[in-house]
Amino acid sequence: MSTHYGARPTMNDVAKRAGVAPKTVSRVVNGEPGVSEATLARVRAAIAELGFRRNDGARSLRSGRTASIGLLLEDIADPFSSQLNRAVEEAARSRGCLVLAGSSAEDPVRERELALTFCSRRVDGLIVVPAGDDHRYLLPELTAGLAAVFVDRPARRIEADAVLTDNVGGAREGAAHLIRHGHRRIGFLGDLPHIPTAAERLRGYREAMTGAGLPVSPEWIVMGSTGPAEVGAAVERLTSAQVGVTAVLAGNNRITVGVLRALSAQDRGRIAVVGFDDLELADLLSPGLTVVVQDPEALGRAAAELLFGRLAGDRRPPRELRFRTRLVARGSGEIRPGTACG
Amino acid sequence: MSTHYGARPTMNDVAKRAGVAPKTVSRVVNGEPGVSEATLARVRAAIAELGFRRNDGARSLRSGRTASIGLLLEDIADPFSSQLNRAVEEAARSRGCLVLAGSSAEDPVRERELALTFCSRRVDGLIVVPAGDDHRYLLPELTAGLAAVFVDRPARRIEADAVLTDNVGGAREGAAHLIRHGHRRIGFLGDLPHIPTAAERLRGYREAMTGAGLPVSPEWIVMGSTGPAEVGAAVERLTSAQVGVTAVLAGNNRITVGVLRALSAQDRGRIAVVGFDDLELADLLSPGLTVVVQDPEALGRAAAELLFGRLAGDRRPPRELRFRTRLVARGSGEIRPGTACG
DNA sequence: GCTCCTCATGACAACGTTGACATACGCTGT
DNA sequence: ACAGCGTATGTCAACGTTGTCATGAGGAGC
Repeated sequence: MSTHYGARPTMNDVAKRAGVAPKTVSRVVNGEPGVSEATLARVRAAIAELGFRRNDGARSLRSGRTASIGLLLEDIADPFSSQLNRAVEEAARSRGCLVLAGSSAEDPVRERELALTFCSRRVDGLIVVPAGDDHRYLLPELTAGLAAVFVDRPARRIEADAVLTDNVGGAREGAAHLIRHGHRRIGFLGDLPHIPTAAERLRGYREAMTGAGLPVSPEWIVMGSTGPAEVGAAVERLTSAQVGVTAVLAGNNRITVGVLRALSAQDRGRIAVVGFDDLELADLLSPGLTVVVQDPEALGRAAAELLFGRLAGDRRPPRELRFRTRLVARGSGEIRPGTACG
Repeated sequence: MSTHYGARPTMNDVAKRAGVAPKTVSRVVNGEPGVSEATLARVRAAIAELGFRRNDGARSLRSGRTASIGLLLEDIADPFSSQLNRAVEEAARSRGCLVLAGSSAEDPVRERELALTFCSRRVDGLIVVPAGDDHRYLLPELTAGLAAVFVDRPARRIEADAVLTDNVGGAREGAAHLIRHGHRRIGFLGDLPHIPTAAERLRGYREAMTGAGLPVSPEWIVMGSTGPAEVGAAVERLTSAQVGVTAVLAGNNRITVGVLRALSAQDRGRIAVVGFDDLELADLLSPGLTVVVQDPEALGRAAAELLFGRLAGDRRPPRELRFRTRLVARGSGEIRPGTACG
């Protein structure tokens, strides 16, 4: 194998061993034509004997392409993020490209750090689920040729491609579903209001209500932290006799789980629920959980397509793709106000 | 900003602009001491004006360290993998290290390709949830100084650190729980038998049965594909009057979901279930799902600790860490045979 | 006024690879 | 026999950074 611990053989070592020039080794390693069978065999043998492996760092220093893209997520472990991640990975893989993924943890500072770290690694492109509200820090990189696509939320203060979910429409549909089933006092539980998707979903909820000629009490709306304790307290208040909502639209995954936990702790079954984002097992609950689903894989695929298009030379003006949501009715949204239910 | 499209400024450009040598720019960029206040300011200004960003590829070519590790998972989007991923990411982040993650999709060929791709990128270390059963392809890399830690399943045919779950003990405990609640005819549904974890869990099940003096009929054991259709069919058979198991131990996450779906489609509630791996919402089902949980975050953290220890120079012989499981009783495992239940 | 030392800075080469270009060989056609 | 060509191979420099060593200016100590 190699000479001694920690010493990796280089093309030079292989070249000496095979009695050829380094350039010839390069040709063999990269499958370039114009190498005779005999030389090919000798070089291959030398490569195997030494355990040589091309140093891609040096390669991309010379060639200017790293064949890697950066993926900036909210939280890698979150189902939305990880499904997106997989779709992007798959698209990248089919193009011989590697994905560097990282979590911003919803922290703009961390988002920026991570994005710039990726830039230092000279990723060819960046796919970002943004946490911050100012992406001008990317301007020098974009000028230098970086391609960037934003997902789930648009870029702020710069122009860039974006792949989004129709949050307004989705929330409108979710609320409309509850209204259709006889509810007039519907609560909305959303994420922090400065998050664009949260604001859009709130808007969809309002549109559905006013569109149906229903009033909206400020008491019915709680925007804030999505921790279990906070959501539990909010549910408690919304369903109290004082406020008295008969249905709840939950603005995202974590909130939905919080709502279900809180309701199951009390006399669940009287309150109708529609959640935003699907949950594994949602169909096995009783009643099944009615949800408005987005399609993270489609978002990821689309973002990757867009990005690789840019990398292939697409110079058209930035585009904004918007994906529709789908309502999946499973029972929890069909509970009628005042109906008792097992 | 930069001169023209696609041209990234280098340390040389910054140096010229600031009227210093490249090495001085390097010192500034890396926060090395021995630069006067005046020069520091001039260099910083030049960096800002040009939008300079250090090229980490060139840096690691020179220094020999990439400050990145590779993480090879079964499927990035799977909860087990993505939780592991996050724990590893966190550990890496705190050490200024980046994570390259990829999915093998349980395919040994793909595992090998991806692992070797990571090696070409000269990752400092590798954390692998192995799919294949021969890891000798890593030998040249290990000789050359690569650090590797295996997770969930041990390395095969090479000696390497491993961080594992006590699968035998976990399955034993799960089965014992069912036995304790009066079951004598207990089915086991597991993954493909050549997967080490699947085999270990089967062994745990057998140990619990024989330990309790109970016979095990081959009909009660189904090892195979974890697709919903296959699992559904298996459940159908196990619970038929012919075979007549009164309880099922599900060998992993996907199987548990399949089992629950199949049971809810028939007269659910009569069959007791214990699952391996937790599921979000498991506590909201009725009855709540009793599970044997592993701790993917702990595995990830431990693997990262071990790896960074190696990178820091730990030369002790390979270690094998084994993590205990925990039984979380929520109701589905407490159903007694022959008991009707709402 | 001299040595000696510190501190700021610079010169240079090397990391491993590849693109551009050069060379050497054998062959074809006349 | 010689121009002309194609094929196999080699030479060289450059990608952007940093480790090693050298240099020069200024200050302290005698």
